[in-house]
Amino acid sequence: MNERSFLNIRAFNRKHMSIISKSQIKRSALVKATINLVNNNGFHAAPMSKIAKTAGISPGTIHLYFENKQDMINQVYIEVKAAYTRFAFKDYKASFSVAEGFENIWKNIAEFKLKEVEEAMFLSQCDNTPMVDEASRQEGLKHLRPLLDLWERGQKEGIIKPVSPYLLYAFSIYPIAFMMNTQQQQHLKLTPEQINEAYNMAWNSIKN
Amino acid sequence: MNERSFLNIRAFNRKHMSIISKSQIKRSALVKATINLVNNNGFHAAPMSKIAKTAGISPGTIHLYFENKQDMINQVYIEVKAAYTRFAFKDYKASFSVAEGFENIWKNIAEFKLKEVEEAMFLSQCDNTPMVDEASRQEGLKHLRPLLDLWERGQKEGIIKPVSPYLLYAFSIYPIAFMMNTQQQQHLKLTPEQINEAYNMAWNSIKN
DNA sequence: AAATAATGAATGAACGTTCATTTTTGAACA
DNA sequence: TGTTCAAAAATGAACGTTCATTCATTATTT
Repeated sequence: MNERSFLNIRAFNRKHMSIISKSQIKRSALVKATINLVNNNGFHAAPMSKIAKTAGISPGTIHLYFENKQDMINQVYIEVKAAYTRFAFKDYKASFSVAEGFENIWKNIAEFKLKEVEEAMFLSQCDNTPMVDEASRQEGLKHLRPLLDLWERGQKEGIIKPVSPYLLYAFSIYPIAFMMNTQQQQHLKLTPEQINEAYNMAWNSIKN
Repeated sequence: MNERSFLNIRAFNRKHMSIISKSQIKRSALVKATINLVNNNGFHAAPMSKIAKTAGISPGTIHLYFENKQDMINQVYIEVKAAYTRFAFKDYKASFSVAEGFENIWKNIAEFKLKEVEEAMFLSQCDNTPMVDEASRQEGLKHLRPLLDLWERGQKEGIIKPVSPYLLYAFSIYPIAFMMNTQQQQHLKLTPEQINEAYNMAWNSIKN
């Protein structure tokens, strides 16, 4: 075991103890503070001292939860990405038709990106900069499988355009991030009608 | 005049002298180095000293061209954004039909994003972080007018979906940035056929 | 009272910026 | 063409600040 083994024990406890420990509270306060400060000032202007202060924690304490700043960013990224994909596939059933399944997933993602703005903005920043390392980026990508499988099925059924999944993602899912950005910068809130219009645009771009 | 007036004189010379001055060479070396280092390491890991070294220039010299690091980033952003929009509208004529005009602009933007990868990646990073200040962001947005006008015309003609221009942008232009990202990360090059498929997806999402 | 968690002042490295000094430039003159 | 010299440009060591990280000490929990 390496010098981080005690952290793993803590992680073990977090997973298998049903009580919410104090350390869990502090950790999630740190995660929240990190997301908040990185969103508002960028990674380069989110010093550990400020993150600690925002979380109501001493600077030194951060290093009980994370090895260093880079490790913290990586872990936060992976956690938020996991929450994002979990949300994306909630209520999803493999028995859905391709069209049903896609609408379900798309609207979940839209709901996440337009409502959990803090998390979504953080992800957008991480995905467009060298902030997080390649390994964490790969890790974050894992949980998207069900969507890729759905598209593959759709292509076999002749419902979905026979193009690279990257293109499908680029034209149907990725635009939601832009919608979130403008909604945030323009201080407006998209109406359900607008979201439905957006969904139709997404579907029109990938349907055969 | 403020303490930067001598810079303005330099800027005047740059604009009105046909010779390429040495200072112009150094400035553009700085701009190139900035783009390169920010792309590879992010803003927070692109120190002035490294930028200077990459540009073959002494650290102190940077401040003859830019007030400070923030000013440098802002200026580089505005310049690259201007180059981007200039490229986007090359060969564009107001006499084009809406469909012709859109295809022209879309393919220009795709060409820029997929070939001038360094510049495009830099823009993508700036557009998704608080790296550049709000004023510079607004400045960079100015030159997109012709596309918005085209869409408005298309909507009057009933060719383009009657939705917010932000949605039109999100689903037709923004995806190109994702295409660039994956092309870069996957070390592959999109074929002309794939680009055409992508264009069709863009058009399908915004056409009525 | 032993074990665990948290503290925060201290440390050293790294950064952006400054400015006294050196180098380069180019117009004027021989 | 070659020389001079004041102005302009460039240099890079030095400065003050900020940052991530450490660890001896204190507080809390069990």
